Amino acid sequence: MSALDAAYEVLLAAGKPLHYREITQRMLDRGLWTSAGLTPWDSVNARITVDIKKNGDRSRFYRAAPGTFGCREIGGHPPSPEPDPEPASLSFLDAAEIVLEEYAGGQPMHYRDITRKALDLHLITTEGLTPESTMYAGILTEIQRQIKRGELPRFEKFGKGYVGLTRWHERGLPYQIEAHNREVRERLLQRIRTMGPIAFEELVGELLAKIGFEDVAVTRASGDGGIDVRGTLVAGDVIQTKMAVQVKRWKNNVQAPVVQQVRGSLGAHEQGLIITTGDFSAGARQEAEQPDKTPIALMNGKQMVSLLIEHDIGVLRTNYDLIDLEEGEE
DNA sequence: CATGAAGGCCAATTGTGCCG
DNA sequence: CGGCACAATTGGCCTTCATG
Repeated sequence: MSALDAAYEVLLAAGKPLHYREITQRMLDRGLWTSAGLTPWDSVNARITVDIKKNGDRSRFYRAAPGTFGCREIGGHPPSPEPDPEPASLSFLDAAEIVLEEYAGGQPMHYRDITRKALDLHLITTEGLTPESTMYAGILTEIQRQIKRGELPRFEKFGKGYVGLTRWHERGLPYQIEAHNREVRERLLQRIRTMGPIAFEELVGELLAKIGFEDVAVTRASGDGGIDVRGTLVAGDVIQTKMAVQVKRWKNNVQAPVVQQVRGSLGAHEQGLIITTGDFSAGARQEAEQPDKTPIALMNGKQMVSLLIEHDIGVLRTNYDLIDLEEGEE
């Protein structure tokens, strides 16, 4: 029984409006509904609120007072009061993980077999007509999402509907992909450090544009207190901040004096940003955070590589979402 | 077998009003 | 004010199902 049906039944039986916490309590007491959530009353409140908002006068419910809901009697006969106490049910994906762990013996299983096993073991309950499809769609969706996020998925697709766990083979493909991507990050950083000044400038310009800079103006070489780029950082079309960017293609740490120098070169109402291919010394970080002075934003080589990859600059995404170096750069 | 839209559900976030 | 409790809304994930 859905939460709404259960709530409706409780209200019919009560014959008067009740607060949603009271409704929830009665629903649970009578076993009309169970919740896996931590705050079931919030769920009930949300369900009824949304229903009223969506259906207006046609809703079975109405708001009698803030947080208090009543029901309209429709058709006279109350819904059948058959409580159906259900065992706690795992999510399909958690169930699949358990089945694979316990019963697959390290071999990929077909999703239909996984689903049947999960149902047999009562790990999951469903009212749907095609639990197998649900299971497989869920698994594939999760794999994709994790890959997109650059995380290691739980499940591995073997094709033809067969699915396994990635943890079965810690040296397997996904781990190799991880290692590969890590290595590419290294190499991308290397390439940035060694590429020609012009190519580097373009790369930084592209990156700044992608993360929200507008009106990017590259300051001609030197003589400007070291400021390389001036631009406007736009957030949500509303907030605009003038930024002065100093780029240091250094292998060694950027030291505190550089931070001071940049701060000294800022125009009125300008914020400062220092980008380096290396990193910052502790002193530099401290100087950048000085509470009584204009804060200076710092981006080190690692962060820069992450942003480049995130925005697909200088890298190619292969069909398997391998991150690889772009050819012909430099 | 694979994909995507639609809708349900939950928890987190945001809004509101009250009280000291 | 600002801290608190409660209410309302939102965002993200899950499930289902129709369709390539």
